[in-house]
Amino acid sequence: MSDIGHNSGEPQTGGVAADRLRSIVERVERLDQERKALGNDIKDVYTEAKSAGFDVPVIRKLIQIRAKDAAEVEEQEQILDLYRRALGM
Amino acid sequence: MSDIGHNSGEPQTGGVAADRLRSIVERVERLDQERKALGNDIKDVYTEAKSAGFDVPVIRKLIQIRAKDAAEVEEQEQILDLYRRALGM
Amino acid sequence: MSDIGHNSGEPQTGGVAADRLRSIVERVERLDQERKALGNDIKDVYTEAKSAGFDVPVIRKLIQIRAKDAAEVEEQEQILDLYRRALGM
Amino acid sequence: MSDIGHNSGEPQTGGVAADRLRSIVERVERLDQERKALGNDIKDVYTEAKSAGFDVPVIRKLIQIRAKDAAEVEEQEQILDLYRRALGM
DNA sequence: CGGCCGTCTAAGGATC
DNA sequence: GATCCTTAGACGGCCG
Repeated sequence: MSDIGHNSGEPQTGGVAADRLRSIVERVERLDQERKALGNDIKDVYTEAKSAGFDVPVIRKLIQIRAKDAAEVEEQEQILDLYRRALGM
Repeated sequence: MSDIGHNSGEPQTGGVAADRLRSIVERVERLDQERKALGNDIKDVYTEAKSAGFDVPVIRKLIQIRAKDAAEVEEQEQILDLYRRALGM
Repeated sequence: MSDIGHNSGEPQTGGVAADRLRSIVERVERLDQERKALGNDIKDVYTEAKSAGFDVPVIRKLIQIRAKDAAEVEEQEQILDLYRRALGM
Repeated sequence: MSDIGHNSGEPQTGGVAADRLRSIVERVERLDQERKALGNDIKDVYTEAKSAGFDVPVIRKLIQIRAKDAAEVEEQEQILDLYRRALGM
């Protein structure tokens, strides 16, 4: 038998599992809307940059490099932390 | 001569174009952080869904289909418009 | 050390890796030429269609829709398969 | 009245215009299939290149540069031809 | 870690 | 003929 979710004894229609599913779907859709909105905001900033005469792909590359650098700094700190714990500090 | 942005007469370092560029980069990075945070929130919801015994890929597909249906209504209207123009209406 | 391809011990110039690279580039360029030629052939057909009095954008849309319909049949089968697996069938 | 193609006096169904349209659609679809097949072939070559340890985006860039150079050579020859005709040669 | 999805770039078409 | 825009292909990130 294939029930929805874990509540094996619950009715499949109008039950708590259905409510739970609805909640999940709605929350994801809501979050995804906000996420898309931020994507549009970013696009707007790039449009503004282009209007100001900047080279947008170059700026994208620049931000990408900055993000990578930040990630590597993070990685270095994690390694440092590993060493510190290895040394009991 | 390769200047930054439109301000051809401005100094390349410390000028207004550099400030403008800095503003653009910082705004994009800020928005992108928020965007990534929302991505994590969505991931959390799916993790919760999985814990509740739901089939996550199926839920993803469900949400995808709901979004696509909305998009196709738009598309149909565009096609209808194309045909109307082809027929001189 | 930055070598070409996997052949860490090979000389960088005149080695087998260079030959391999040359082969790849030439094959891609050859295939791309044929691809561009087909694009021109398609363009010719549309030119003929226009000469015959047909509405080319509408024909393009028609072909696009036919392709999309075929793709959606595939997609539906994939979704069905997903659901079947989700239900353990 | 909106007829298909130029043959204003022909019947709209089963007429020569419908046959002509069908011919056009089928030829375009056929050519497009071959075009897509070549795209897949190219993709296969790149997959092979990747397996051999090459950096695929770099190879793409390389081919792009070569294509541009070829185009410029072509352009130079056209200009040369223009000059030759201008000089009656 | 290999494939898949969404996003970004770039090529091609429609429009003026 | 040039420009803008839309769409197909390539790249990066995410899931399985």
